[in-house]
Amino acid sequence: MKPKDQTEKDNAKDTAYEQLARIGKAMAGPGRLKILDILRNGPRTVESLAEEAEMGVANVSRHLQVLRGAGMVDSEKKGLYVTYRVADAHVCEFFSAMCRLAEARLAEFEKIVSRFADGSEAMESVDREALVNRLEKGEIIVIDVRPEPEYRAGHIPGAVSIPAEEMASRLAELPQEKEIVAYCRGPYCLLASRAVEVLRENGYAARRMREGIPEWRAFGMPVASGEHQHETL
Amino acid sequence: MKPKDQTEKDNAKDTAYEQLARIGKAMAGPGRLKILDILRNGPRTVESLAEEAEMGVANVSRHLQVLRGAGMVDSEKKGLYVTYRVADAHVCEFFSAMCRLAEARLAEFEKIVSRFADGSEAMESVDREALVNRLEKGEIIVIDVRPEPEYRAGHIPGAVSIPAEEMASRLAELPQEKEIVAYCRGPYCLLASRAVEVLRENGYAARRMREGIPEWRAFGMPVASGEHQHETL
DNA sequence: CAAGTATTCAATTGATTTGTAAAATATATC
DNA sequence: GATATATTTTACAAATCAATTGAATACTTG
Repeated sequence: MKPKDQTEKDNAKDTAYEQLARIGKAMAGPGRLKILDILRNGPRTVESLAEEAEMGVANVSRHLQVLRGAGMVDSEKKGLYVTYRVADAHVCEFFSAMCRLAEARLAEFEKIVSRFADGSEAMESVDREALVNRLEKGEIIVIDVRPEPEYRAGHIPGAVSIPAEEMASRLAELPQEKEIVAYCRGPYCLLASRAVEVLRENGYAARRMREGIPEWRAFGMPVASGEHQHETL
Repeated sequence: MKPKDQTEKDNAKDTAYEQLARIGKAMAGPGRLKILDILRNGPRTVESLAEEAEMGVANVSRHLQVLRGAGMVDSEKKGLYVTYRVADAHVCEFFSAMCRLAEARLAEFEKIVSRFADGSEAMESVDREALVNRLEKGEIIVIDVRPEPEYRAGHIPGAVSIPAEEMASRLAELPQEKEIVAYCRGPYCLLASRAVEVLRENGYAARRMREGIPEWRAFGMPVASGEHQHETL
C-alpha cells in the first residue's frame, strides 16, 4: 500500500474504470449470467428465476441486487411478487457482444457450443424468412421448448410450446411426417438440443435452430405473445 | 453443496456460462480495465503498461495472464520484451458495448464522464469529416495528448503529439491564434480534459474531442502511424 | 392475524488482489 | 563460455472481497 504521488483523481473510487468494473463484476460468475440469460427471454419473479436457475431464492435475490446495481435489470413490485426484467436494449447488445467474443476467442466455449450441434446443424444460419415461410405453409412444425412463462412472454408466431421437460410425454401431439424445428433461449442454451435428441430417438426428423427469441428480436423478426391457441397440426 | 438431482451437464464446470464468466471476471476490476483501455491504443510491453497504469510490474503481469486467459489479449515475445496487444476487433466491440451500457444506465458513470466535459463540450458529436477538413485547411490544430508510444502506434493524420504531462512546458509550440482540439484515449480518459484545462488557463481557445483513436478507427476514419515530422504550425 | 414472497443478516467458505522476493528467460559483456 | 543485466513470470502470504446458505425480518394480501 504505497501512497505514491498520485493525484486525488487517479486513485479515487469514482473513476470511470471503477464504474465499468461494476458491470464486469456483475458478469463475473456463471450464476448471474444464467439469471440474465433467462431474463432476456422475458420478465420473471424471483421465485420463478430461482426454480429455473436451480438456485436458492435468497441467493437469486442477492444476485439480482448486484445486477440492478450494475444497471442491467429493473424491478417492479406488483402485489406479493417482484418482477425483474432486463433494463433496456443496451443490456442485450452487451450480452451479445460478450457471446460473440467468447465464440471467437475461447476454444472451450466453441467446443461446448458445438457439442450441442447434434450433427446436422445445417439450420445454423438458416434463412429466417424461409423458415417463417415454410412454417406458414405448414411444411414444418416449429416448437418452442423453453419453459412456458418464456413462451408466453414472446415466441415465434405459429410456434407451439412444448417445454423440453415435457417433450418425452407429449410426443403424441406431434405428427411423424413433418419436419420439426426446435428452438430455445439461444445458441448457448441446451434445452433445444435435449429436445431434438428425444425427438430423433423417437423417429422424428428434428433439427435445432441456433437462434433464440432474443436474437430473433434483434434481427427485427416478428414476435408473438400470450397463450397458444390450440389448432390442429 | 447439495447434490440434488441435476444432470451432469448442468453443474459441470464446462457450461457456456462458466466460459462467459471468464470474460466477465477479466472485466471485474478497474485495474484490468485500465490496462485493456491502454492496450486498445496500441501494443505495449509489460513494463510500459505498468508505468502507464501506475501499478507494479508483477501485478500487471498477473492481470495480463487473466486477460489472455479470457482471450482478450495476445502476447508476442521479441528479445527481452513481451509485447501485448488486444486480440481482435471483437474485443474492442465488446469494450464499446460495455461503455455504452455504462453510459446509458449508470448515473455515476455519466456524472464522471460529464465532469470531464469542461463546459463547452459542443465537440461531443462533432462532424468528424468537418474536423479533418478544418485540420487540413490549417484552421485548427489537433493535438494528441496521449503518451508518445500510443501516438506512434496510431494517430489522427496531421495531429501533433504533446503528451498531457508535457503540456505545461510545451505551450510555446502552440500559436495563440488558432483553435486547438485535444483528444486522448476516448470519452472516459482524463488526459484530454487535463490538457484543455491547462490550455484554457493560458488563454488558448481549446476544446476536447470525446472520441479517441479506438473510436476513430471503429468509425472507419484514417489513422496514421509513426513519428511526427516537424513542420511549422 | 395468517400465508406467501422477497430481502436482509450472519457466518462460513472460497477467490482475488497486491506487494515482496525469487525464479526463469534472453541479451550483452568480458 | 561464464557472468552480469534487464525483462517478465511465478511463488508466497496478508488482506480484501465475493458466493452461498439458513434463519430472521419485512412487506403485501386475504
